[in-house]
Amino acid sequence: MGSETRWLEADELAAWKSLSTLLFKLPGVLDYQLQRDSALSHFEYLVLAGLSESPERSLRMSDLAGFANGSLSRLSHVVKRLEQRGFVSRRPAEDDGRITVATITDAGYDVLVAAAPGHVATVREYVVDTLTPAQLAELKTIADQILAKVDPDKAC
Amino acid sequence: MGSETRWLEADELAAWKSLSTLLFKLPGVLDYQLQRDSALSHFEYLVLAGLSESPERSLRMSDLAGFANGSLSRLSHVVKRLEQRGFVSRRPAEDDGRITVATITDAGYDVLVAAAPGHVATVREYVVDTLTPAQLAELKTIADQILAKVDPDKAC
DNA sequence: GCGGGTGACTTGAAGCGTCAACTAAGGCCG
DNA sequence: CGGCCTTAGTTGACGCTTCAAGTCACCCGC
Repeated sequence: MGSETRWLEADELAAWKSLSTLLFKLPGVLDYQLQRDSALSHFEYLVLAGLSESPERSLRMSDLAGFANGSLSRLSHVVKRLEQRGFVSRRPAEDDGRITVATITDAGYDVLVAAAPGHVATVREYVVDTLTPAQLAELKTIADQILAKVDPDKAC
Repeated sequence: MGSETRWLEADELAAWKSLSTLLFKLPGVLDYQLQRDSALSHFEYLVLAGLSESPERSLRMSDLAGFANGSLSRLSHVVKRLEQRGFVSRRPAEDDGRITVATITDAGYDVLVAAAPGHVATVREYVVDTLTPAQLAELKTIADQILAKVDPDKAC
């Protein structure tokens, strides 16, 4: 198809490999810590965190899915499991029966509060405190540039 | 539990959120393109690529797992499926019966060669060509620093 | 040269994510 | 107000990853 492939130069390849490895390993580390210390996946943590920061500690499913960077389907499964564990409750919105509003329960809030310090410490240990403030700022710029390509709509 | 939690500052949090979102979304984009155009997952692609670059187009399972950043168990399942599809073959090493050597077949090599341009183009589109050379270099430095924390052994 | 330990995988079961239906409520338009 | 499209969410099946257990092969000491 069309033009010749522009293969990666040595330095481009090296950078890509480093990023690629990071993409594989970092999620694993974060999940591992949360799972071990709080029996939560990173995604479940984000769901609980999202709810806890919202007014009424509630959010409609679609908004929560966006916040946690997951599909609606994935969220639906996860919320069902969290509900079975007693961490979240669900009910239809009064004004629109199609909408489901999820709310974090007191038990869920307790779990989140217990999990947060360890999670933040892990993020600090592996990412934030490993980099200089300038590097962290640059990382944000870089990540945002890539994300703008990945999903152009949601760009700020 | 010792000291007070050091929560993230606003700018630290913003940077972390950007990275976190990147961690969620980039793998999806890469997997999607490979799956759609070549019926391969990113991991399967890495496995084939690793084999194709090695002497005799072969590698022992452990080394291949390291190359592709996956567990031995995961690799074993994936190689079994690739073998069923005719892209890879396996045999025990002559000098040590515990070791399994995987080899990419001609059919597998063809698939890889067909998949490579599209994959490289995707990597360029979303990452390499989105950043300046300086940013790319900085990204490599940053990723390597984090990786050094994540798994200190494998550091260069 | 044989029993116990270690190394290198392989396997099976369990859990999670994705995709493609499916359900059900709202809105619209004649 | 009755059909039809759209929106929001749920569900089930399938595939993949993980984790724990299992299988051989090699090695070491006695």
